[in-house]
Amino acid sequence: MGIKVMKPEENVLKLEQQLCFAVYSAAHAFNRAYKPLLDSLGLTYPQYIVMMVLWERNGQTVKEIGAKLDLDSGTLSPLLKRLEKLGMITRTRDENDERQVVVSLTEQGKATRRLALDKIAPAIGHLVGCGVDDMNEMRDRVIKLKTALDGAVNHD
Amino acid sequence: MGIKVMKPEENVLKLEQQLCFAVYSAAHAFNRAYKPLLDSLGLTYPQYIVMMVLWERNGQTVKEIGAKLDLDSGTLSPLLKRLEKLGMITRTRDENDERQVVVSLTEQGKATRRLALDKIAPAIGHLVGCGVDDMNEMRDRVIKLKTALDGAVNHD
DNA sequence: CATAATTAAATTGTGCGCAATAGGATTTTG
DNA sequence: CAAAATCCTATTGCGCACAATTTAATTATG
Repeated sequence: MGIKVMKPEENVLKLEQQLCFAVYSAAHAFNRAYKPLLDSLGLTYPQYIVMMVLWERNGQTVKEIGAKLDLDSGTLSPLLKRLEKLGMITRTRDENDERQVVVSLTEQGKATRRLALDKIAPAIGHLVGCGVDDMNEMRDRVIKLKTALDGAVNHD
Repeated sequence: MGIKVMKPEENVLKLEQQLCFAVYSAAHAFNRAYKPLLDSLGLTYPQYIVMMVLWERNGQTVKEIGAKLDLDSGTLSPLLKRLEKLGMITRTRDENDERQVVVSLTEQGKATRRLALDKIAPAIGHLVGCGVDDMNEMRDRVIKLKTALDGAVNHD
C-alpha cells in the first residue's frame, strides 16, 4: 500500500477535472434557469444583455454594444433586427458617420427595464443559492479568468 | 458627505455586476482560447467533450453521453453524424434494444486521444493563468454553482 | 395478448456565435 | 485630390443548443 503513483495523463483528459467544462456547463445551466423568467419579457438571454447595455446608456452604436458584450456584427445584426421587430429598439444611421448604426430604446424598451427589475432581479439570488458576498467574489474570480483567457489568445 | 445611499435598483441590472454575464462571457472566452488548439485536431469544442466522454469509456449510448454533457438528441444527433463523417466514431444500433444507438471510437478516434494529450492538455494551465490549486478550487465552485442552478430549475 | 404508455433517437425550426466576405462610408497617403 | 487603406455594418455559411414533434422499439397494463 505505497503512495499512489499515477500518470498525470490519466487525469488530464477527464471531463469532471476540467475548469473549462465546468464553465461551459454552468453557462448552459444559467441559460436554462433564466429562460422561464425571460420568457415573461419575451426576450432571449443574449437579447436581454443587449437591453441591459442600453438601459445603462441609451443610444449606442453596434460597435459599442459589441465591445461590451464581446459580440461581432455577425451575431448582433440579426439579433438587433429581432429586437426591433419586437418593438424594443430602433436602429438609425448616424448622421455624421453613415457607417454607424445607432441603437436606441423605444418606450416599450425602456418600460421593459421595470419588468426586469420586478421579475428577473429578485429571482437571481435564489437561483444561485449562495449569499451576495460569495456571489460577488465568485463573479470577480470568473472575470479574472476571462481576462486571462483573452490575454492568452492575443499574446502568444 | 453622508453615507452613500443608493437604490438597490440602480445596480441590480448592471452588466458588470452579474455573475451570469461573467460566466457567459468566460465560456465564450474559453471557446476562443481553445479554438486554435482544437483546430489542429479538426474538432470543435462540443465535439471534443464528446470525445472525452468516449475516451473515458468507449461504447456509450447517445442517452449516456447526453446525460454526462447535459445535451439532448437534438444537439447530439447531428454532432455525432459529423464525428462519424470525420472518421472519429461509429454509430450502431444496440442489438438487444434497437431504440438505442451505441457510439464507439474508431482507431483514429482512439489515436486522437494522444494528440489531445500532447497538444491540448499542456496548453491549458498556461491559458488559465493561475496555479493548479486555484484552478481546481475554482472548478469546484463553478460546479457547485451549476448544481444549484440545476436544482433551482427543477424544484420551483 | 392487444392496447396504452414509455422510452430512445432523429427531425424541424429558431436563435445564437463566429469566421469569412462584401458593400459603403470615411480617413489616410502619395 | 485621387487612390489606397481603414472602418462599420450586413450577409453567408456552419455548428451548436434547445423546444417541440415524429418515428420506431420496448415495456406496462387491462
